[in-house]
Amino acid sequence: MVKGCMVIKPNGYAVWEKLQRDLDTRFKETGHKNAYFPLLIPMSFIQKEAEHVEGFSPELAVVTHAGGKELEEPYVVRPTSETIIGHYFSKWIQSWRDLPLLINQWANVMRWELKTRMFLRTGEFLWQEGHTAHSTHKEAQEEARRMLNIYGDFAETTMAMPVIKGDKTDSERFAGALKSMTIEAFMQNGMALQAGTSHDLGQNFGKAFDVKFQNKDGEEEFVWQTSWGVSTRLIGGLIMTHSDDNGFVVPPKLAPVHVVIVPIYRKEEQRAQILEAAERIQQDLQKNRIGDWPMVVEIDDREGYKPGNKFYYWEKRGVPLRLELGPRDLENGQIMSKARAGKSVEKTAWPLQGDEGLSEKIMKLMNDMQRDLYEAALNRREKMSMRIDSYDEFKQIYSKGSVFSHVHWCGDSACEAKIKDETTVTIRCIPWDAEEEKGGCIICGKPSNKRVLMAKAY
RNA sequence: CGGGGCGUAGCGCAGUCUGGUAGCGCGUACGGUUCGGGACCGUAAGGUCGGAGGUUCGAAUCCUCUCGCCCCGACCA
Repeated sequence: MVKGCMVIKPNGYAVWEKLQRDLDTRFKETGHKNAYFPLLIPMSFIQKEAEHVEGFSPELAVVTHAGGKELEEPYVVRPTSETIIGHYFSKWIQSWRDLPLLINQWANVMRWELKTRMFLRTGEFLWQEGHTAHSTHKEAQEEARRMLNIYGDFAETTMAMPVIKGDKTDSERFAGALKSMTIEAFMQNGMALQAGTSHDLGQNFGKAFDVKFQNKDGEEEFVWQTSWGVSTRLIGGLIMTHSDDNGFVVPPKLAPVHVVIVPIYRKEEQRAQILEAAERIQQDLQKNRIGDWPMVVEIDDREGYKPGNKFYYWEKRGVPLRLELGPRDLENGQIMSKARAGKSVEKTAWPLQGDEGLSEKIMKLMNDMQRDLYEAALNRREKMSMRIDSYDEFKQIYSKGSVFSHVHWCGDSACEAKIKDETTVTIRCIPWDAEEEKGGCIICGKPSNKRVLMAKAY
């Protein structure tokens, strides 16, 4: 097994498929079309944009031999596709009528990392990269901002993961971009996770790859481009946002399995009776839909395991709701329900017949859980967020771990670097919703008119 | 690449100092009894002790070399 590569087993991959479908729908709703570009990129392409090469060369995997011979020109395994897409855009675009060109690609990429971490930083990962070309800078800027907003909305409504939207500082900018924007998520240990980025590429790649169009006045101009991406890192974010001591917690909108029914019985005739009832409930519930997907209901009829063992098994996997069905329940016309997370986690008896059917109850519970998970995550973040105005206090707090801090910063990258060197804490973003406030840089004291978000980051 | 640690059953480990039949827990398979918060009994399968060389009557254990992995210090979604 190559270091940094990962296998995503079915349960995890099912989560990825749901993330993917949801995002893909959002991209298509905003006019983007999917396409696919090659895995291998000629080295010379990467070298065309100066800052891009410099940024990526330390983490490139390069193919030097193929077909039993050394290649004349090495190929890099794509770390991202701006260059090869720039190459094709220059062939596809001639006129302002060809713009905007709105392309997305679902692909794997490889970045040779020194330190890897499951889902959060892997050598190979799956992602989506949007690449667009526009006739004006303003339009490209709007596009980049629109896509970051889509990421933000997606993270909060589908993943139940609160994020802070903002601009990256120059030192954290994507190699080759004019400006990078980010959604920063809060992990339960106080660290930040860059969960998605969107870049205003300006004309940098247009110039490097000669992507020109003729405008309405008949003049040639370079296109204005954007790129934006989220990756399987989101699964890591999901895990580190919602999991608890009992294991994984999956928001209903992303759950591969929504409900598990654990049958409880002693005698053989009870078993038959209970499984029959469980199957009826299963069929009934599976008529529901959660988001774009049918509700998935599993019956755990494995023999040789006691119910308690099954409870722990499904909790570990994050299934939102467990239903227990035993002889006592059948007698009383009820079923026991136990939610995995949310405000109503107490085990409750639900009547099988009544004014409100089981389906309605469960759909309501799924909605509530989705909301509760978001609120709980937001509360955790708020509890570990603070304003800090003295560097001594800052160092003191971060010597013990990480929090989200809001501090004044003058905008000078030297002050930013000093903090990073001394504390490993970085500026995660300049939040869009930061309020105007007069203050002094935490390092040099020079004036600052708003606070930036700082944290240790994955 | 510098410092530290570890390679023994699918997983987690003991055994190494002081050489003498390769073990324990979990898991797995089969049979039985169980079943409302991690069941129990019985039986069984499963090992090039990371690799190579050496010392020895005898090496998981001692010596030499080697490979791999993990943690800590310099890059990044």
